[in-house]
Amino acid sequence: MSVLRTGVSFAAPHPSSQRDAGASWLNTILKGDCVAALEKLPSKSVDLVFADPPYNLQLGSDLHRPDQSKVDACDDHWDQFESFEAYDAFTRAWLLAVRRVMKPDASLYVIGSYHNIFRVGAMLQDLEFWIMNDIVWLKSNPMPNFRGKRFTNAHETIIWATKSPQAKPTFNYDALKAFNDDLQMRSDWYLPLCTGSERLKDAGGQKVHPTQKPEALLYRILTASSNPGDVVLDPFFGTGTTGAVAKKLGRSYVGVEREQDYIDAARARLEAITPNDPSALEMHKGKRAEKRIPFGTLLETGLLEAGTRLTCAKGRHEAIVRADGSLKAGPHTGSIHKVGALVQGQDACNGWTFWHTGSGTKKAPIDDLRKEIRSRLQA
Amino acid sequence: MSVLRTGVSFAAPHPSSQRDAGASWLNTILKGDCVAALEKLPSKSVDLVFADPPYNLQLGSDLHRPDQSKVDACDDHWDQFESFEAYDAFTRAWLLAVRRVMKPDASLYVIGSYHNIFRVGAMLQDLEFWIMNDIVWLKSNPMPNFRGKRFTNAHETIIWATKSPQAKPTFNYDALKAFNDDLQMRSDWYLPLCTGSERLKDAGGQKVHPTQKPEALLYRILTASSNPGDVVLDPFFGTGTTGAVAKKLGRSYVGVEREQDYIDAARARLEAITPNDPSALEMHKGKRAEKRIPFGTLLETGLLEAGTRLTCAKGRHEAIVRADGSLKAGPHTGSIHKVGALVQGQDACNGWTFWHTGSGTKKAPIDDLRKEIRSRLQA
DNA sequence: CTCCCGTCTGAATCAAGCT
DNA sequence: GAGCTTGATTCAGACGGGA
Repeated sequence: MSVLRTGVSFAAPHPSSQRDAGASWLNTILKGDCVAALEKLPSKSVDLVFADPPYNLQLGSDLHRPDQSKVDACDDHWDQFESFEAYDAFTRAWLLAVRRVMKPDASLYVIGSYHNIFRVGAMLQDLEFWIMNDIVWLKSNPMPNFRGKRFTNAHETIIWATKSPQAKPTFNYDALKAFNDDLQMRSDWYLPLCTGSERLKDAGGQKVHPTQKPEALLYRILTASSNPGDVVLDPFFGTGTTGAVAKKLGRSYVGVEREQDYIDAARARLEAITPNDPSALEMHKGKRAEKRIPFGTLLETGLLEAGTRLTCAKGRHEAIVRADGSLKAGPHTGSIHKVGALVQGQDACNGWTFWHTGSGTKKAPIDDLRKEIRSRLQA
Repeated sequence: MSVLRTGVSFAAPHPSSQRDAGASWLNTILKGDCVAALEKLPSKSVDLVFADPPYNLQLGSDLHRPDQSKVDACDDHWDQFESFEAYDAFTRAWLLAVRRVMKPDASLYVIGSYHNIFRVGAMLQDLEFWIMNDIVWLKSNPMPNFRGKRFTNAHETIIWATKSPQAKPTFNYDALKAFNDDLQMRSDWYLPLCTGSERLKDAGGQKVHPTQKPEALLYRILTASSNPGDVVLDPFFGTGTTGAVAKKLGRSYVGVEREQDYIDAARARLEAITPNDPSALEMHKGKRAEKRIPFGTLLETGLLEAGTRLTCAKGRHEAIVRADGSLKAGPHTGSIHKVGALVQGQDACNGWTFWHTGSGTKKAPIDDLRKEIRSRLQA
């Protein structure tokens, strides 16, 4: 649930610190096992969860490139599970812990590969989460398949889910569409791996975390499913990519992490970040966010007069405006929407874009008159 | 196991008819339930399985496009299951039946969407299949999300598995690499839907099957994981796309299908096919080459920061970049293109060339930043 | 003949607010 | 909470007709 809906102010860079001044866990990293640490959070307290759980990679012997160099694979102890049953039990436990702290309309994003994502997805469904989308992160620069025995594993899968089918999660549709050059955002995201200066390295030049995610991935998830001031939880915080993007975008974060090395790296990273200016963080909203203007207002303000003849775009249908704000088209009377639907023999119709004033080249939808009213109201 | 390895000749268009002259089930469609029908096949008899099981879509009420036309959804009885438990039991049964008839080194490909693929994948692992890859079919022309409530569901997932980790499945690595302009074939395949003349229609012009797959998809799978003369099984044969591609490519097929209408359509389709039709050999060269870069990518990658001031070439108009990828110029907000049009009072505008960063002699169109991204993605 | 424009359609878990 | 009203919402590609 966004601050916009609850009516709480979000002028400050970190508005959540105002709203939840008493919540000491905000913008912190909790050290420990994810299930145990999450017990410290109140139930229904986070708006968005991003989880990058262990992938349960079942690597055999070492892998070498054609030039005999050894591939630095992810063979950390935290990625090892004895069996699918053990992995399922682990998955079930952290999903239930996360579920408790999610607000009713919160979103959960989980990323994984074919080693674990099917088990995670099935468990989500078993626990009665509701899947909204699966998203594929297409890697522009994946690791090639050196042995030529499989397809280059060039993607990972992200599942977007809510707590129930009834949830109304934040989805900044209009912002994403503007972001994507006025096309709907699709379920396939083409993004590079986390490399170069973004990749955290230790003093010896070794990568700090084997599977650090690119900030661009989190940027898109937070833009899609959160608003400024929201609380974002990452139960497998690692080196803090989720926190870094949350801070940049004016969201609050909570991280859970077991390894002290990762926590240290994440703290240093987070301290160095300057949040974006709040004015740049406003989300682009489409028509849905605009104030409703009743059709009758056009008559009251004199923009339209009773008795005016309206037509559809092609002139096939016409109707007369009546002083009470209703339309009459032959035997049909009612609202602009109802009469628009009736004359077309359809169930529904948006009267604002269906009905037009004027004729020939001067024909214009009555929605233009509504826009005129809106601009007057702003001034 | 391929004929190449077993040394069997494959000169004839239907070499399998020589090898298995006594196998009456080759190149036929078995009518009936998939589990029962597969009992008629000997164990360890097929080289490749492609399965397109019911997705268990769980659709609610009708869906209409913005123009009020009704979406012709897949609401057939065979796609309905009472519960996840029922779907799991169904999945387990057909997977076991398929497992029995697979040769030890055979490959299994299963396609699905987020509604079912996680359950299928988890069941595959539970039954000790070994996953080689998951592959995403990116649809060039998916159905949009009409209500603007989710990401456009623009892909389906295909799992490639073998019977065990020890299996040595056919994988025509070099053929695929040549096929893909000397690049390794990746796990993301960009292909159009099955439409136009390829889509089977009945006398009334209605689609015969609600979910007919494109031949290009099967073409790629058969090319990757089978050799001429191999036996390809499709336990959910539908209107016979698998059989059609198998016949064209000189493989033998076996199909199982319950619905007589689909069987009739598939028989007619298969009879009309001449093997080795080169027209089916063409691969769809997608937009991969000319990758579209959304404006928001500049923000995600940090090339442009939220709050940056953009101007037109002459400095007459200016706008502020917001973190969600939209612009704000006075009262106008929206995409770079929309806001560019609005400030000029025009209908359309190419925001990439209209908006500039910097000032004076350092002024440069944001298109330069896009070029920078493109060169990074290529590297 | 080509080009342009209108129409149709595809595996889809697709509304929100007020009375 | 049920019921009614308002009115927001689509991309690529195939195809057919007319200029």
